Amino acid sequence: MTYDYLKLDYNSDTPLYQQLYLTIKSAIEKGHLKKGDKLPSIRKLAEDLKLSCTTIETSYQQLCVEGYLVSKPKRGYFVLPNVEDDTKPQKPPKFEIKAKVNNKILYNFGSDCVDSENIDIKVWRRHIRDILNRQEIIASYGKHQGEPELRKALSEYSYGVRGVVASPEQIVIGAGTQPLLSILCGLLNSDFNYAAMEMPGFLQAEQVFSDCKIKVLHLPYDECGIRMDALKESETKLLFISPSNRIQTGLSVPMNRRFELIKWAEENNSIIIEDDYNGELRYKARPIPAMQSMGSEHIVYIGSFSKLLLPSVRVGYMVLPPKLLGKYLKHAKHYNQTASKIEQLALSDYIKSGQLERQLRRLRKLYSAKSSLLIQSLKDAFGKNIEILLEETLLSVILTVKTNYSSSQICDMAEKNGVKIMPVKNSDNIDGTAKVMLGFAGIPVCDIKPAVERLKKAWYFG
Amino acid sequence: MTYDYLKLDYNSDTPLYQQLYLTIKSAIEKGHLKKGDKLPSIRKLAEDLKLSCTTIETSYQQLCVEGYLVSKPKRGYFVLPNVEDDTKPQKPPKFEIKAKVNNKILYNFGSDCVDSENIDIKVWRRHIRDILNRQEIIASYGKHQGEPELRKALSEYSYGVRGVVASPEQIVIGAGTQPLLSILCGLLNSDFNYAAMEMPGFLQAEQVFSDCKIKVLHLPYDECGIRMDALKESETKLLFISPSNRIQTGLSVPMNRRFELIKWAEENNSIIIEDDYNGELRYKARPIPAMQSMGSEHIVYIGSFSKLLLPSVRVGYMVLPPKLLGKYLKHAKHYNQTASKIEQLALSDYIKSGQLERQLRRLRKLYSAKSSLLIQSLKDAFGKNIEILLEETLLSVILTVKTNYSSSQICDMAEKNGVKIMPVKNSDNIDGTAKVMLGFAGIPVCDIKPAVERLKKAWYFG
DNA sequence: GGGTATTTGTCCGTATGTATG
DNA sequence: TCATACATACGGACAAATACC
Repeated sequence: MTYDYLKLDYNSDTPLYQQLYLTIKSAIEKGHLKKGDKLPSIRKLAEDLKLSCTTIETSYQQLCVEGYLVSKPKRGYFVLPNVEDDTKPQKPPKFEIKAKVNNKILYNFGSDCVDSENIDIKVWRRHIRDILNRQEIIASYGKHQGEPELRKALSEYSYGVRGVVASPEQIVIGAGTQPLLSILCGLLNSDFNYAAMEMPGFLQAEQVFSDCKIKVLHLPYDECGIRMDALKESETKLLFISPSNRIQTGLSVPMNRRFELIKWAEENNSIIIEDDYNGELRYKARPIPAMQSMGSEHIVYIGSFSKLLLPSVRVGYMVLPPKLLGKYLKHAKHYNQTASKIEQLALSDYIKSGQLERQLRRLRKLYSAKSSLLIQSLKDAFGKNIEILLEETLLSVILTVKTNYSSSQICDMAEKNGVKIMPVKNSDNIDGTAKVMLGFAGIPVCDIKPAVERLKKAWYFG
Repeated sequence: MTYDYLKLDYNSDTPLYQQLYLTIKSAIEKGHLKKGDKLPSIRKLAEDLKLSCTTIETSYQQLCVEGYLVSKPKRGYFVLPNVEDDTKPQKPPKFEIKAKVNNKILYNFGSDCVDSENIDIKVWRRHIRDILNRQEIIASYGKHQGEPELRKALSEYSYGVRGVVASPEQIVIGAGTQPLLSILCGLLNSDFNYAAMEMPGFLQAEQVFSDCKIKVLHLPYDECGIRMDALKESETKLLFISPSNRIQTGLSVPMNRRFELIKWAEENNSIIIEDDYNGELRYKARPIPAMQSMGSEHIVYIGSFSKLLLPSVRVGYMVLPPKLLGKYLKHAKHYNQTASKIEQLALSDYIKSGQLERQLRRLRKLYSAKSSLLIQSLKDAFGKNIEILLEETLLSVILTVKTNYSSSQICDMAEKNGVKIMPVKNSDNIDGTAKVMLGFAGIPVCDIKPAVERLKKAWYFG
């Protein structure tokens, strides 16, 4: 630890070593420096404070004489126990008392986890390692728009997997969806005062909009997505949607609604932000390509990898249509890249070597199996007391439970028994049922049955 | 050994140094002190005899002049010693490997590079590797506010190095200054419509403000920073400054102006965003602590590591005052962490193990040496044709060049000859001089002289 | 586990400003 | 004004302990 902060007054009448002595003395007396603490070495402090060694030494020695410090030759100066410490019985060592959680979560169906066992960490680690060994890479700044290699890889990957048509020049990298949205809001800034979303929307996106003073409009929706009449009525010119994996329901927007939306955007000269969250992951049915692939120049595509790769890797990308790209390039230098350069390049190699698509295939199978198993387990355990809303979802299952309690109440009951599940918002118990959501991405296959059993116990015998 | 036997008469008319001189002289003549004997050091004797060092020194020097003693620097005084040759073998100067040469730019004095040779990449790589080996880390999401370990480490580090008073709870991590500013703008959002900056300001920050629809006001400044009268007149309630390393000039804001600014903020209920860019790097003078250390609750401190660690590592942090912290915590879940979890944890260990402070010391020395060398080289090469505006800067030197061309013209001339330098804005050639800036962070020591030579060639013979 | 580079307390001679007669 | 004496501060050299590889 350095002590640059020690404020010394060069013009003061009290000499520097005296000031230093007093400061340290008070630090010891106030307990900022405790018994046994090592003081900064004379040299370090001298360098930090731009003083001579001797000055520091004089202060230290004065403190030694007065019994505050001991000097252990060639090892350092240490704080001695003061008188109070001697008289008082030795304090017991500090216990870091963690607030013990009464009900430990055994099975977490919260949606923000990923089942770690089934991800090949070794391969990722190897890629990172390879990048780290290239000194010229980590010693230089990253490109503002993102590493060219990665943009090229993403251009090919997103076309192959999602049909996204994007040249590397159109792709902007960022540390997840939010920083990309921030930039996007800047580009749209002057022309757009409102953003429409499904209600309830994606909170992280709403936050960015509201931070950029773009007002969020929650529009009503039906089972196909946002309602066209409401959209047209709203007179907004900006729409944010996740057509592949709608918030709350996990449903996707069907083709005909997609056409309607695009038609709306082109007629209205509007912008649609397509957040392709989990777009790659469809598995039971044929994957629906991204809306961006339908060729409209009114769509900004945003993709990310949190559920696909490792949750700790925060790299996302957006594809700007030509008009916005021109605007972006004018200000590109004003945005520093947010994603880690190393992770960008590792991801680039990971994609180029085909690992990501291999991983994708593996995950599709895995999640498919998990989904089936979970649904079957639920049916076996609860029979007609539950109804599975939609089987064709992505990483979560939505249940309608026959109960007199509210959604949040039955979630609490589950949590007390070690199973964390999420209530579905705006689904108050009216008709003797409550809706809850079980995200299974983070539950290992072998845990699914026991988790369901425990849930049953919680609700019926808890 | 004590030397009490040297009995001195404090009340005598003969001065103490004279008495001492005589005593030693007679001791030598009488053979009590023999050839080659080492005399007690000035300090020891001064302490034993309760005299000042100078008194002893005077005696010794008189004896030296008279040929009784000889002084071997840093070793001691000796009686009639054999004249030994102090042939200290001169260490050969370390040669640093030349950096890779770019196609056109041979010497880049642009300010966005860091001299890669002098950064210990091995250590960083090892830290990253250690983190990668901990599976449970990379398989889970990062905390919204940043990893707790890193926040704790930063809390201690920033206190030690910059005097910043921040509990880990107050610290928010992000992938550089911009994402942090985005969040901050969101927190300030409704109450602040204008942000004041020095003109010309920090473009990356301006971009964020304007994206968040906070209008940027460029206020006039003097040599101490932004002008107080202009600030008060502007009626803005938000100020963005880099007090340690002001844009363009590289100067720092002196103490009295800092007090004025804080007083202004407190009276006006305003917020000062303190971008402590390169705050750690002061080296020729004593480091000025961060403004945040002065205890105001109206300051948001922002720190980063791009010039300190590796440019490719994008991790920054901000310290929120209690009032803003409460606001932030309400929305914390709506902001995903932007900085890489792995790099966060590696940095945390890097700080905890003291590597960062070691690196800091190394860089202070290195940059100090580079600065001196560059200034000397420039003076040697150009003599009176240039004037170095301020020698106490951080990573750049500002020159006033006697020329009929404009700043940008002489920069172009330099660039055509392979030397990239930057014009100082708003310094059009009026009085037969032009101002340019040379950022030397990215130039290896061994390149400095050749670069200056080439610059001379470009300007006078190009 | 052993050799090497760094860090560390310690000590060195020296320089400066100031008070006193 | 000058010699004397002091307090303060500087920067470097040394050898032991330590950390690193």
